[in-house]
Amino acid sequence: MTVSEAPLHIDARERMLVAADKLFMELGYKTVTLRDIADAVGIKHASLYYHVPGGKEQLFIEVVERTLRAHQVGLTHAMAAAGPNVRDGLAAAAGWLLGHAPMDLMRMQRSDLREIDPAQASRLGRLMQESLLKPVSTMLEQACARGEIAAVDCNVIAGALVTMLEGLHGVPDIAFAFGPGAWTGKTRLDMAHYLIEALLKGLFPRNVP
Amino acid sequence: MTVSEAPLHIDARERMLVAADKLFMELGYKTVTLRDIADAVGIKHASLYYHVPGGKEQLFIEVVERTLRAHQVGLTHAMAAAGPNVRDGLAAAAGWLLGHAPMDLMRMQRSDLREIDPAQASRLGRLMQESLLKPVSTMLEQACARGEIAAVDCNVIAGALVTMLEGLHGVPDIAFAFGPGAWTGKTRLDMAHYLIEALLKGLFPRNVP
DNA sequence: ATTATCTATAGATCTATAGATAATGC
DNA sequence: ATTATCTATAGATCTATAGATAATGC
Repeated sequence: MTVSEAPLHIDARERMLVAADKLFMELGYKTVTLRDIADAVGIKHASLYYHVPGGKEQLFIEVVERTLRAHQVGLTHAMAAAGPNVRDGLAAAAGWLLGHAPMDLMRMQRSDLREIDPAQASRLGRLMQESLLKPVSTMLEQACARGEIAAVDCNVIAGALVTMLEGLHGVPDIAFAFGPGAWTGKTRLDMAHYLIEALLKGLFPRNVP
Repeated sequence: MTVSEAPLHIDARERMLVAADKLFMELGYKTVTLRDIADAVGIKHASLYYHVPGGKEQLFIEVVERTLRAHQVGLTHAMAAAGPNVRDGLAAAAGWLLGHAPMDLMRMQRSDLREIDPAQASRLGRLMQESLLKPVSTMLEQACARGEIAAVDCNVIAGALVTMLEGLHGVPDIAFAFGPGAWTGKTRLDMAHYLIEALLKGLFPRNVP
Protein backbone atom coordinates (compact mmCIF):
# COMPACT_ATOMS: atom_id res chain seq x y z
CA MET A 1 0.00 0.00 0.00
CA THR A 2 1.53 3.27 -1.14
CA VAL A 3 -0.84 5.37 0.89
CA SER A 4 0.92 7.73 3.30
CA GLU A 5 1.14 5.88 6.60
CA ALA A 6 0.52 7.34 10.00
CA PRO A 7 3.71 7.80 12.03
CA LEU A 8 4.83 4.95 14.27
CA HIS A 9 4.01 6.79 17.46
CA ILE A 10 0.35 7.02 16.55
CA ASP A 11 -0.20 10.71 16.96
CA ALA A 12 1.58 11.54 20.15
CA ARG A 13 0.16 14.99 19.66
CA GLU A 14 -3.35 13.59 19.82
CA ARG A 15 -2.61 11.71 23.03
CA MET A 16 -1.23 14.91 24.49
CA LEU A 17 -4.38 16.82 23.55
CA VAL A 18 -6.61 14.16 25.08
CA ALA A 19 -4.64 14.13 28.33
CA ALA A 20 -4.57 17.93 28.47
CA ASP A 21 -8.29 18.06 27.80
CA LYS A 22 -9.14 15.70 30.62
CA LEU A 23 -6.96 17.53 33.12
CA PHE A 24 -7.75 21.11 32.09
CA MET A 25 -11.50 20.52 31.98
CA GLU A 26 -11.51 18.82 35.35
CA LEU A 27 -9.12 20.96 37.35
CA GLY A 28 -8.78 24.26 35.51
CA TYR A 29 -5.99 26.15 33.77
CA LYS A 30 -3.89 27.20 36.73
CA THR A 31 -4.24 24.01 38.74
CA VAL A 32 -2.92 21.77 35.96
CA THR A 33 0.83 21.89 35.35
CA LEU A 34 2.63 20.92 32.17
CA ARG A 35 4.27 18.19 34.23
CA ASP A 36 0.86 16.73 35.06
CA ILE A 37 0.02 16.54 31.39
CA ALA A 38 3.40 15.15 30.38
CA ASP A 39 3.17 12.50 33.11
CA ALA A 40 -0.24 11.44 31.84
CA VAL A 41 1.19 11.04 28.33
CA GLY A 42 4.34 9.36 29.58
CA ILE A 43 6.91 11.87 28.36
CA LYS A 44 8.98 14.67 29.92
CA HIS A 45 7.29 18.02 30.15
CA ALA A 46 9.85 19.77 27.97
CA SER A 47 8.81 17.52 25.09
CA LEU A 48 5.38 19.10 25.02
CA TYR A 49 6.90 22.21 23.48
CA TYR A 50 7.76 20.29 20.37
CA HIS A 51 4.05 19.77 19.65
CA VAL A 52 2.86 23.08 21.05
CA PRO A 53 5.54 25.77 20.71
CA GLY A 54 3.19 28.29 22.27
CA GLY A 55 3.37 26.43 25.56
CA LYS A 56 0.70 26.05 28.18
CA GLU A 57 -1.54 28.83 26.92
CA GLN A 58 -1.63 27.59 23.33
CA LEU A 59 -2.27 24.06 24.57
CA PHE A 60 -5.20 25.22 26.67
CA ILE A 61 -6.70 27.29 23.87
CA GLU A 62 -6.39 24.45 21.37
CA VAL A 63 -7.98 21.98 23.78
CA VAL A 64 -10.91 24.21 24.68
CA GLU A 65 -11.64 25.07 21.07
CA ARG A 66 -11.49 21.43 20.04
CA THR A 67 -13.84 20.32 22.77
CA LEU A 68 -16.31 23.11 22.15
CA ARG A 69 -16.50 22.32 18.44
CA ALA A 70 -17.02 18.65 19.25
CA HIS A 71 -19.88 19.62 21.55
CA GLN A 72 -21.39 21.81 18.87
CA VAL A 73 -21.57 19.11 16.22
CA GLY A 74 -22.37 16.38 18.74
CA LEU A 75 -25.24 18.27 20.31
CA THR A 76 -26.64 19.40 16.99
CA HIS A 77 -26.53 15.93 15.45
CA ALA A 78 -27.95 14.24 18.52
CA MET A 79 -30.91 16.61 18.60
CA ALA A 80 -31.47 16.40 14.86
CA ALA A 81 -31.49 12.60 15.05
CA ALA A 82 -34.11 12.79 17.80
CA GLY A 83 -36.63 14.29 15.39
CA PRO A 84 -39.09 17.14 15.90
CA ASN A 85 -40.28 16.63 19.47
CA VAL A 86 -39.18 18.78 22.39
CA ARG A 87 -39.02 15.98 24.90
CA ASP A 88 -36.92 13.81 22.63
CA GLY A 89 -34.77 16.75 21.61
CA LEU A 90 -34.01 17.67 25.20
CA ALA A 91 -33.39 14.03 26.10
CA ALA A 92 -30.91 13.84 23.22
CA ALA A 93 -29.13 16.96 24.49
CA ALA A 94 -29.02 15.47 27.97
CA GLY A 95 -27.68 12.19 26.60
CA TRP A 96 -24.87 13.97 24.80
CA LEU A 97 -23.93 16.26 27.67
CA LEU A 98 -23.97 13.47 30.25
CA GLY A 99 -22.01 11.22 27.92
CA HIS A 100 -19.08 13.63 27.87
CA ALA A 101 -16.97 15.28 30.56
CA PRO A 102 -18.48 18.49 31.94
CA MET A 103 -16.85 21.82 31.11
CA ASP A 104 -17.60 23.96 34.18
CA LEU A 105 -18.54 27.04 32.20
CA MET A 106 -18.53 29.17 35.32
CA ARG A 107 -14.91 28.37 36.17
CA MET A 108 -13.98 28.78 32.54
CA GLN A 109 -15.49 32.24 32.33
CA ARG A 110 -14.50 33.60 35.72
CA SER A 111 -11.10 32.01 36.15
CA ASP A 112 -9.51 30.13 33.25
CA LEU A 113 -10.26 32.66 30.52
CA ARG A 114 -8.83 35.47 32.63
CA GLU A 115 -5.44 33.81 32.69
CA ILE A 116 -4.98 33.91 28.94
CA ASP A 117 -4.76 36.53 26.19
CA PRO A 118 -7.95 38.65 26.34
CA ALA A 119 -8.59 38.45 22.59
CA GLN A 120 -8.45 34.67 22.67
CA ALA A 121 -10.54 34.67 25.83
CA SER A 122 -13.39 36.58 24.28
CA ARG A 123 -13.19 34.44 21.16
CA LEU A 124 -13.53 31.30 23.26
CA GLY A 125 -16.29 32.95 25.26
CA ARG A 126 -18.29 33.50 22.10
CA LEU A 127 -17.56 29.95 20.99
CA MET A 128 -18.97 28.69 24.29
CA GLN A 129 -22.27 30.43 23.58
CA GLU A 130 -22.27 29.23 20.00
CA SER A 131 -21.41 25.61 20.76
CA LEU A 132 -23.39 24.87 23.90
CA LEU A 133 -26.26 27.31 24.20
CA LYS A 134 -27.10 28.06 20.58
CA PRO A 135 -27.87 24.47 19.48
CA VAL A 136 -30.27 23.97 22.38
CA SER A 137 -31.89 27.38 22.07
CA THR A 138 -32.33 26.90 18.32
CA MET A 139 -34.05 23.59 18.95
CA LEU A 140 -36.35 25.27 21.45
CA GLU A 141 -37.15 28.06 19.00
CA GLN A 142 -38.29 25.48 16.49
CA ALA A 143 -40.48 23.71 19.02
CA CYS A 144 -41.86 27.12 19.86
CA ALA A 145 -42.59 27.87 16.19
CA ARG A 146 -44.36 24.52 15.87
CA GLY A 147 -46.47 25.48 18.88
CA GLU A 148 -45.15 22.52 20.79
CA ILE A 149 -44.20 24.70 23.73
CA ALA A 150 -45.44 28.09 24.85
CA ALA A 151 -43.75 31.28 23.62
CA VAL A 152 -40.78 31.56 25.94
CA ASP A 153 -37.38 33.20 25.89
CA CYS A 154 -35.46 30.29 24.45
CA ASN A 155 -32.04 31.71 25.24
CA VAL A 156 -32.77 31.98 28.93
CA ILE A 157 -34.40 28.55 29.07
CA ALA A 158 -31.56 26.97 27.08
CA GLY A 159 -28.94 28.52 29.34
CA ALA A 160 -30.70 27.25 32.44
CA LEU A 161 -31.12 23.79 30.93
CA VAL A 162 -27.52 23.38 29.89
CA THR A 163 -26.31 24.62 33.28
CA MET A 164 -28.67 22.26 35.04
CA LEU A 165 -27.73 19.25 32.90
CA GLU A 166 -24.01 19.88 33.24
CA GLY A 167 -24.59 20.20 36.97
CA LEU A 168 -25.85 16.62 37.05
CA HIS A 169 -22.25 15.48 36.56
CA GLY A 170 -21.75 16.50 40.18
CA VAL A 171 -24.09 13.82 41.49
CA PRO A 172 -22.92 10.20 41.80
CA ASP A 173 -23.85 8.23 38.70
CA ILE A 174 -26.09 5.85 40.57
CA ALA A 175 -27.87 7.83 43.22
CA PHE A 176 -30.56 6.92 45.66
CA ALA A 177 -33.14 9.57 46.24
CA PHE A 178 -35.66 9.66 49.04
CA GLY A 179 -38.84 11.51 49.92
CA PRO A 180 -42.28 11.37 48.34
CA GLY A 181 -41.07 10.32 44.91
CA ALA A 182 -38.51 7.87 46.29
CA TRP A 183 -36.17 6.23 43.79
CA THR A 184 -33.75 3.41 43.95
CA GLY A 185 -30.56 3.40 41.90
CA LYS A 186 -31.27 6.01 39.29
CA THR A 187 -28.58 7.09 36.86
CA ARG A 188 -27.74 10.66 36.01
CA LEU A 189 -29.56 10.24 32.72
CA ASP A 190 -32.68 9.10 34.58
CA MET A 191 -32.51 12.25 36.65
CA ALA A 192 -32.08 14.34 33.51
CA HIS A 193 -35.24 12.82 32.02
CA TYR A 194 -37.01 13.46 35.29
CA LEU A 195 -35.98 17.11 35.28
CA ILE A 196 -36.93 17.56 31.63
CA GLU A 197 -40.34 16.13 32.35
CA ALA A 198 -40.72 18.42 35.34
CA LEU A 199 -39.81 21.46 33.27
CA LEU A 200 -42.19 20.54 30.47
CA LYS A 201 -45.18 19.71 32.66
CA GLY A 202 -44.47 22.04 35.57
CA LEU A 203 -44.45 21.34 39.28
CA PHE A 204 -47.99 22.49 40.01
CA PRO A 205 -50.14 19.48 40.90
CA ARG A 206 -52.79 19.98 38.22
CA ASN A 207 -50.10 19.36 35.63
CA VAL A 208 -49.16 15.93 36.95
CA PRO A 209 -52.26 13.75 36.73
CA MET B 1 -17.40 53.92 78.45
CA THR B 2 -15.67 51.02 80.11
CA VAL B 3 -16.86 48.53 77.53
CA SER B 4 -14.02 46.59 75.89
CA GLU B 5 -13.15 48.47 72.72
CA ALA B 6 -12.42 46.91 69.38
CA PRO B 7 -8.76 47.18 68.37
CA LEU B 8 -7.67 50.23 66.40
CA HIS B 9 -7.12 48.29 63.22
CA ILE B 10 -10.73 47.23 63.09
CA ASP B 11 -10.32 43.52 62.69
CA ALA B 12 -7.59 43.15 60.15
CA ARG B 13 -8.32 39.45 60.33
CA GLU B 14 -11.86 40.12 59.16
CA ARG B 15 -10.66 42.21 56.21
CA MET B 16 -8.30 39.39 55.30
CA LEU B 17 -11.11 36.83 55.39
CA VAL B 18 -13.32 39.04 53.21
CA ALA B 19 -10.58 39.57 50.64
CA ALA B 20 -9.68 35.87 50.65
CA ASP B 21 -13.33 34.94 50.26
CA LYS B 22 -13.83 37.16 47.24
CA LEU B 23 -10.70 35.90 45.50
CA PHE B 24 -10.98 32.20 46.38
CA MET B 25 -14.66 32.01 45.42
CA GLU B 26 -14.08 33.78 42.12
CA LEU B 27 -10.84 32.22 40.94
CA GLY B 28 -10.36 29.01 42.92
CA TYR B 29 -7.83 27.69 45.41
CA LYS B 30 -4.83 27.19 43.19
CA THR B 31 -5.25 30.30 41.07
CA VAL B 32 -5.26 32.68 44.02
CA THR B 33 -1.89 33.30 45.68
CA LEU B 34 -1.29 34.54 49.22
CA ARG B 35 0.27 37.59 47.61
CA ASP B 36 -3.01 38.34 45.79
CA ILE B 37 -4.87 38.25 49.09
CA ALA B 38 -2.26 40.29 50.95
CA ASP B 39 -2.26 42.90 48.18
CA ALA B 40 -6.03 43.19 48.41
CA VAL B 41 -5.76 43.76 52.17
CA GLY B 42 -2.82 46.12 51.80
CA ILE B 43 -0.23 44.15 53.75
CA LYS B 44 2.72 41.89 52.93
CA HIS B 45 1.90 38.28 52.35
CA ALA B 46 4.06 37.05 55.22
CA SER B 47 1.81 38.94 57.62
CA LEU B 48 -1.10 36.68 56.77
CA TYR B 49 0.55 33.90 58.77
CA TYR B 50 0.07 35.88 61.95
CA HIS B 51 -3.70 35.59 61.58
CA VAL B 52 -3.74 32.15 60.01
CA PRO B 53 -0.76 30.05 61.17
CA GLY B 54 -2.03 27.16 59.10
CA GLY B 55 -1.30 29.11 55.92
CA LYS B 56 -3.16 29.00 52.64
CA GLU B 57 -5.03 25.78 53.32
CA GLN B 58 -6.38 26.88 56.70
CA LEU B 59 -7.36 30.23 55.22
CA PHE B 60 -9.29 28.55 52.43
CA ILE B 61 -11.06 26.14 54.75
CA GLU B 62 -12.06 28.91 57.12
CA VAL B 63 -13.37 31.06 54.31
CA VAL B 64 -15.41 28.32 52.69
CA GLU B 65 -16.94 27.22 55.97
CA ARG B 66 -17.84 30.79 56.89
CA THR B 67 -19.48 31.48 53.58
CA LEU B 68 -21.41 28.21 53.56
CA ARG B 69 -22.78 28.85 57.04
CA ALA B 70 -23.79 32.35 56.03
CA HIS B 71 -25.63 30.89 53.05
CA GLN B 72 -27.35 28.37 55.25
CA VAL B 73 -28.82 30.90 57.68
CA GLY B 74 -29.40 33.50 54.95
CA LEU B 75 -31.26 31.11 52.68
CA THR B 76 -33.29 29.62 55.50
CA HIS B 77 -34.31 33.00 56.92
CA ALA B 78 -35.13 34.47 53.52
CA MET B 79 -37.41 31.56 52.68
CA ALA B 80 -39.02 31.54 56.11
CA ALA B 81 -39.74 35.26 55.81
CA ALA B 82 -41.38 34.64 52.44
CA GLY B 83 -44.15 32.60 54.09
CA PRO B 84 -45.72 29.33 52.99
CA ASN B 85 -45.95 29.68 49.21
CA VAL B 86 -43.65 27.88 46.79
CA ARG B 87 -43.38 30.72 44.34
CA ASP B 88 -42.47 33.22 47.07
CA GLY B 89 -40.15 30.75 48.72
CA LEU B 90 -38.24 30.09 45.51
CA ALA B 91 -38.14 33.81 44.72
CA ALA B 92 -36.66 34.41 48.17
CA ALA B 93 -34.01 31.74 47.56
CA ALA B 94 -33.24 33.33 44.20
CA GLY B 95 -33.02 36.76 45.81
CA TRP B 96 -30.53 35.52 48.37
CA LEU B 97 -28.37 33.55 45.94
CA LEU B 98 -28.25 36.35 43.37
CA GLY B 99 -27.53 38.88 46.10
CA HIS B 100 -24.31 37.12 47.03
CA ALA B 101 -21.26 36.00 45.09
CA PRO B 102 -21.62 32.58 43.43
CA MET B 103 -19.66 29.64 44.78
CA ASP B 104 -19.06 27.48 41.69
CA LEU B 105 -19.89 24.22 43.42
CA MET B 106 -18.55 22.23 40.48
CA ARG B 107 -15.09 23.77 40.66
CA MET B 108 -15.14 23.46 44.42
CA GLN B 109 -15.92 19.77 44.28
CA ARG B 110 -13.76 18.74 41.36
CA SER B 111 -10.76 21.00 41.85
CA ASP B 112 -10.48 23.06 45.05
CA LEU B 113 -11.44 20.36 47.52
CA ARG B 114 -8.93 17.96 46.00
CA GLU B 115 -6.05 20.29 46.83
CA ILE B 116 -6.66 20.17 50.57
CA ASP B 117 -6.69 17.56 53.33
CA PRO B 118 -9.22 14.85 52.36
CA ALA B 119 -10.92 14.80 55.76
CA GLN B 120 -11.53 18.54 55.61
CA ALA B 121 -12.60 18.19 52.00
CA SER B 122 -15.33 15.69 52.75
CA ARG B 123 -16.45 17.74 55.73
CA LEU B 124 -16.82 20.81 53.52
CA GLY B 125 -18.51 18.70 50.89
CA ARG B 126 -21.16 17.65 53.36
CA LEU B 127 -21.50 21.24 54.52
CA MET B 128 -22.17 22.28 50.93
CA GLN B 129 -25.10 19.90 50.74
CA GLU B 130 -26.34 20.96 54.15
CA SER B 131 -26.08 24.69 53.53
CA LEU B 132 -27.19 25.12 49.97
CA LEU B 133 -29.32 22.15 48.94
CA LYS B 134 -30.96 21.15 52.19
CA PRO B 135 -32.73 24.48 52.93
CA VAL B 136 -34.26 24.58 49.45
CA SER B 137 -35.17 20.91 49.39
CA THR B 138 -36.74 21.19 52.85
CA MET B 139 -38.85 24.10 51.67
CA LEU B 140 -39.97 22.07 48.67
CA GLU B 141 -40.85 19.11 50.88
CA GLN B 142 -43.13 21.33 52.91
CA ALA B 143 -44.83 22.70 49.80
CA CYS B 144 -45.19 19.11 48.71
CA ALA B 145 -46.77 18.14 52.03
CA ARG B 146 -49.21 21.05 51.75
CA GLY B 147 -50.15 19.76 48.32
CA GLU B 148 -48.95 22.99 46.75
CA ILE B 149 -46.81 21.13 44.27
CA ALA B 150 -46.96 17.59 42.96
CA ALA B 151 -45.08 14.80 44.70
CA VAL B 152 -41.59 15.17 43.29
CA ASP B 153 -38.11 14.23 44.34
CA CYS B 154 -37.28 17.42 46.18
CA ASN B 155 -33.55 16.74 46.43
CA VAL B 156 -33.15 16.45 42.69
CA ILE B 157 -35.32 19.48 42.00
CA ALA B 158 -33.54 21.53 44.67
CA GLY B 159 -30.14 20.61 43.26
CA ALA B 160 -31.18 21.59 39.77
CA LEU B 161 -32.70 24.84 41.00
CA VAL B 162 -29.67 25.93 43.00
CA THR B 163 -27.34 25.06 40.13
CA MET B 164 -29.56 26.96 37.70
CA LEU B 165 -29.87 30.03 39.93
CA GLU B 166 -26.15 30.17 40.68
CA GLY B 167 -25.58 29.85 36.96
CA LEU B 168 -27.46 33.10 36.40
CA HIS B 169 -24.46 34.93 37.84
CA GLY B 170 -22.78 34.16 34.55
CA VAL B 171 -25.12 36.34 32.55
CA PRO B 172 -24.67 40.14 32.50
CA ASP B 173 -26.80 41.79 35.15
CA ILE B 174 -28.85 43.73 32.68
CA ALA B 175 -29.39 41.50 29.69
CA PHE B 176 -31.43 41.95 26.57
CA ALA B 177 -33.15 38.89 25.34
CA PHE B 178 -34.72 38.38 21.94
CA GLY B 179 -37.08 35.98 20.28
CA PRO B 180 -40.79 35.35 20.82
CA GLY B 181 -40.78 36.48 24.45
CA ALA B 182 -38.50 39.43 23.76
CA TRP B 183 -37.32 41.40 26.76
CA THR B 184 -35.58 44.69 27.22
CA GLY B 185 -33.16 45.27 30.06
CA LYS B 186 -34.05 42.47 32.44
CA THR B 187 -31.99 41.88 35.55
CA ARG B 188 -30.72 38.51 36.71
CA LEU B 189 -33.44 38.48 39.33
CA ASP B 190 -36.07 39.02 36.64
CA MET B 191 -34.71 36.03 34.80
CA ALA B 192 -34.76 33.98 37.99
CA HIS B 193 -38.45 34.79 38.47
CA TYR B 194 -39.07 33.90 34.87
CA LEU B 195 -37.38 30.53 35.28
CA ILE B 196 -39.19 29.79 38.52
CA GLU B 197 -42.50 30.54 36.82
CA ALA B 198 -41.55 28.30 33.92
CA LEU B 199 -40.64 25.45 36.24
CA LEU B 200 -43.87 25.79 38.22
CA LYS B 201 -46.22 26.05 35.27
CA GLY B 202 -44.27 24.01 32.77
CA LEU B 203 -43.35 24.81 29.19
CA PHE B 204 -46.24 23.00 27.53
CA PRO B 205 -48.60 25.55 25.97
CA ARG B 206 -51.74 24.46 27.80
CA ASN B 207 -50.10 25.52 31.04
CA VAL B 208 -49.53 29.10 29.95
CA PRO B 209 -52.96 30.56 29.23
C1' DA C 1 4.09 42.43 77.31
C1' DT C 2 1.24 41.79 73.47
C1' DT C 3 -0.22 42.69 68.89
C1' DA C 4 0.47 43.29 64.14
C1' DT C 5 3.28 44.19 60.83
C1' DC C 6 7.76 44.14 58.25
C1' DT C 7 12.32 42.33 55.78
C1' DA C 8 14.93 38.60 54.27
C1' DT C 9 15.43 34.22 52.81
C1' DA C 10 15.00 29.09 52.22
C1' DG C 11 13.15 25.57 49.52
C1' DA C 12 9.94 23.93 46.23
C1' DT C 13 7.76 24.17 41.93
C1' DC C 14 6.62 25.89 37.36
C1' DT C 15 7.19 27.68 32.60
C1' DA C 16 10.22 27.96 29.04
C1' DT C 17 14.59 27.53 26.28
C1' DA C 18 18.96 25.45 24.49
C1' DG C 19 21.20 21.89 22.86
C1' DA C 20 22.12 16.73 22.78
C1' DT C 21 20.42 12.21 21.36
C1' DA C 22 18.02 8.54 19.22
C1' DA C 23 14.94 6.84 15.73
C1' DT C 24 12.84 7.01 11.27
C1' DG C 25 12.38 8.24 6.15
C1' DC C 26 14.55 9.04 1.77
C1' DA D 1 17.17 15.26 6.92
C1' DT D 2 13.32 15.16 9.79
C1' DT D 3 10.87 13.81 13.80
C1' DA D 4 10.30 13.20 18.58
C1' DT D 5 12.20 12.82 22.59
C1' DC D 6 15.68 13.71 26.29
C1' DT D 7 18.87 16.36 29.89
C1' DA D 8 20.13 20.50 31.96
C1' DT D 9 19.24 24.86 33.37
C1' DA D 10 17.61 29.75 33.69
C1' DG D 11 14.38 32.72 35.65
C1' DA D 12 10.08 33.54 37.85
C1' DT D 13 6.91 32.70 41.37
C1' DC D 14 4.92 30.65 45.49
C1' DT D 15 4.51 28.88 50.28
C1' DA D 16 6.41 29.15 54.56
C1' DT D 17 9.64 30.41 58.42
C1' DA D 18 12.80 33.31 61.28
C1' DG D 19 13.67 37.23 63.35
C1' DA D 20 13.44 42.46 63.51
C1' DT D 21 10.50 46.48 64.26
C1' DA D 22 6.87 49.51 65.50
C1' DA D 23 2.63 50.43 67.93
C1' DT D 24 -0.55 49.67 71.61
C1' DG D 25 -2.16 48.23 76.45
C1' DC D 26 -1.17 47.77 81.27
